[in-house]
Amino acid sequence: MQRAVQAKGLEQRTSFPVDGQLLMVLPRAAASIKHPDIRLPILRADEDGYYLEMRVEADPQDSSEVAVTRRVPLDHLSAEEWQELKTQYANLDLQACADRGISRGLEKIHDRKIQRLFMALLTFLNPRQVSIVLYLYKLAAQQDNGPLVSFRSNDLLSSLGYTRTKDGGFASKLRSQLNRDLVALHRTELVLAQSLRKGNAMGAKVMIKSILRIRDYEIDNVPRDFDLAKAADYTYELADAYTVSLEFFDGPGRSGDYVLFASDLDISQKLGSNARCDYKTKLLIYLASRLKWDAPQDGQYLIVSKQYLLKNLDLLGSNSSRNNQIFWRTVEELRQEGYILGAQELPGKKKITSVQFQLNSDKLRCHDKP
DNA sequence: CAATCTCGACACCAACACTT
DNA sequence: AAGTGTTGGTGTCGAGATTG
Repeated sequence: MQRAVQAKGLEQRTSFPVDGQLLMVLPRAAASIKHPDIRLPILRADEDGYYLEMRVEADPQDSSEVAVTRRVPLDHLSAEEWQELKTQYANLDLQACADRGISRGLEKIHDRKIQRLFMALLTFLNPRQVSIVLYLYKLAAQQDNGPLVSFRSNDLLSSLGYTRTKDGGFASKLRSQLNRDLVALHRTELVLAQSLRKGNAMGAKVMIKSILRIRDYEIDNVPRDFDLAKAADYTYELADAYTVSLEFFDGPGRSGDYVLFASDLDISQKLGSNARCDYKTKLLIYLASRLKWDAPQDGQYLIVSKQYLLKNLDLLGSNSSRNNQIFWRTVEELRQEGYILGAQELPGKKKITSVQFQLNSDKLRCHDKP
């Protein structure tokens, strides 16, 4: 009894749970514009309102490649605003987004709010945002207040590894980006099959959830006139503290559908690097996701086809040798951090090779069902 | 704040070696 | 001859820093 209590305490200090259902869908929900399963963003009006959405189609070859739609509800739009948005949408050059970068694809859109709206959808759940989400799950475990998490913006920016300015704060550009990330995680809804947890296609009840909802925010000292939405849409502001609720939330004492991550998780962003190129975070999340999907018997060896590894790491460039190089470099990074004990390529039929990972259960493990 | 600068990482391409 | 993997050069992108 005493020992069990101690063990639980230790477990909470050295690791934290992340909702299993969220992990199962996270790599798909984060698909980039180059992802082969993604559909182009569309504007849609139905009886519930207006939406900007992007769908990731299921890949029938593998059950883990589920369908998910991410969408931004566009509330309180007047008919004129809807028309204006449709006009601007026509200026969105999706081919250029895919071929020459998102900023090139957006350059014909001059309205800042609309530009940020498209940007938020196209870059949704990039590794930086995923890192923020992991940070919040870690805090949730520490604060032990259910899905509610309170944090100070500067602490988060600090954990993300950004350097402070002379006066001890952070550059307005970084602060602005954080508010936009938080609002994107709040606004963007994921539409997925409720049956995901069981991994079958029966009873296709639909679930609609944001990853988090912002419940409250605080401004230090001088009471400024801060508007969350306006800050995300137009300005360069960030509140000094937030309280959010994690909408996908499971952990000890609930149904037990979660994956434990080591608490020493490093979410610092590489200096000068494009956020979408953080392969280490992508691989870690994908391995956690596959751990949920495959539930390997020994809990340690995981075999994943190379094709799906490259796809889920967004290594979709035409230079296959280079993709390969980046992949193995990334495996080595996770090995050095202790997540992976070993990885080796298993030759398969024809060109279909797989990689067998030996994972370190001290750093990453599925919770055994009660 | 916004404009400008810096720099690492990338895509793309061409050239090349090696295999089948 | 066609396919596969490797290498290095070039231009571009985007993140973060700097500056006014």
